[in-house]
Amino acid sequence: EQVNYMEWDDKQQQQQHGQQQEHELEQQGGGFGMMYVKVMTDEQMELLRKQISIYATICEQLVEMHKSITSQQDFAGMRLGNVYYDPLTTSAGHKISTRQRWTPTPMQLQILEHIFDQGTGTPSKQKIKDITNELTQHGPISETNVYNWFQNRRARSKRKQTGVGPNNAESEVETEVESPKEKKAKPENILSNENHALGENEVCFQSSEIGSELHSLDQQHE
Amino acid sequence: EQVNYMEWDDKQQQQQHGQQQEHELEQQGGGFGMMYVKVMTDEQMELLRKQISIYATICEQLVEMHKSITSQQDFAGMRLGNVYYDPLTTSAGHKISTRQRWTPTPMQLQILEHIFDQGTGTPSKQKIKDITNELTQHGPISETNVYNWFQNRRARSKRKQTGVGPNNAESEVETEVESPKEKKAKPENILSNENHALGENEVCFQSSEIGSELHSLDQQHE
DNA sequence: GATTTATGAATGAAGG
DNA sequence: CCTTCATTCATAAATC
Repeated sequence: EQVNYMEWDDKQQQQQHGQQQEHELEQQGGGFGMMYVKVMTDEQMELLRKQISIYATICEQLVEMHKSITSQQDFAGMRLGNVYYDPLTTSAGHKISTRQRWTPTPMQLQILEHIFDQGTGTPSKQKIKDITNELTQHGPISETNVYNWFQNRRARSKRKQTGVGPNNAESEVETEVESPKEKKAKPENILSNENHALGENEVCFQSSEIGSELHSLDQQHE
Repeated sequence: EQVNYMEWDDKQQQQQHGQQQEHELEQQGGGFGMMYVKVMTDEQMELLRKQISIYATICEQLVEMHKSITSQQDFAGMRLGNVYYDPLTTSAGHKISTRQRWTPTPMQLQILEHIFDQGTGTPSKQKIKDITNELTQHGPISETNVYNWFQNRRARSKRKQTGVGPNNAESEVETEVESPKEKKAKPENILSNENHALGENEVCFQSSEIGSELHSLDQQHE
């Protein structure tokens, strides 16, 4: 026999012969008892099985999603990670992609640079407000933008001096043994990622099935 | 070819033998094939990610535990992916670290957010210890990390309302853009938005339910 | 139009 | 607690 275990094949998982007894851990995991010891009640098993089954479904969805994304570039224009706008206007090709991140206008940049050069290393809050207010005349901008700009400007300015030396290849590339074309083309391994989770990949999907699945599961939980 | 799917991070993968389970999600192409190219708000995306991460974590935990009990059961396709103890820095010797600063795992984040939302403003020392202890089960973490996280979380949360927060300027454009900064306001039930994605289904396992479920599983494990 | 670079933004940690 | 710094991520812009 065997203990209850998850069958990852979510279609035919009813193969196991696990008994329905409630022998809660007679022995803890330590002993590697590879026999009839259950670590979970059947109830738990069932729940978890469903959860995982659902997860599998989600994974599949993600895979589908990914395929679609990678095959259709235009879709990528939707800015998966930062969608702030309408769903319409997609269709053919171009969407009035809203600027999802601020980009200083030449004028703004010039002014910012100028202020930066003044040596005013620390733009106070009030200062930021003023600057922002002024720059607003030259385009959309927020205080945060200004704040970030100075932060970044300074940090990078500083790094330039130290990090990049004349003959100092400080590059943090230790994986130099790579095919020139192989690069780091964003390993779209959506389903496996850094933190033993799905990571931060931007993936969107939609499925009422999953929704309801989860929902029912949730209820069952009580 | 097989679809991508979760790769179980594990340190003791060497003992995997046969018993490959590559067939997980292969089939099942059925009714889920269609993916609706969605439109979700940032908040929804963020939540979705978390949700999925939670599933991933659950699965991982399950596998972990299960393997402790039955050493015969190893899930194929395992590859290390844990970022925390990274083994590189071999050849060249450049660039040793890959991660110098703590990054909360999805599970940790979820828990932290949950605690944060409890309104318990300032976690006391003891509270921090407890939290840290709990979170340790989900990845490397220290009390300082927890402390800092709460500090930052609060500061950030507060800054949204006042000064240097985003949209403080009187942007005359884009009025239909909701502030993307409002991210982690409340992990609870954000996905249930009738207009989008998962519909009105309550898809959130966010809270303690799964958490405690996992936790108890862990305890059994030990 | 696929890659690479520059840079806006997010966030963990440190200082005060 | 509040401010600042450092590092990292994502992506608009630039480049080939």
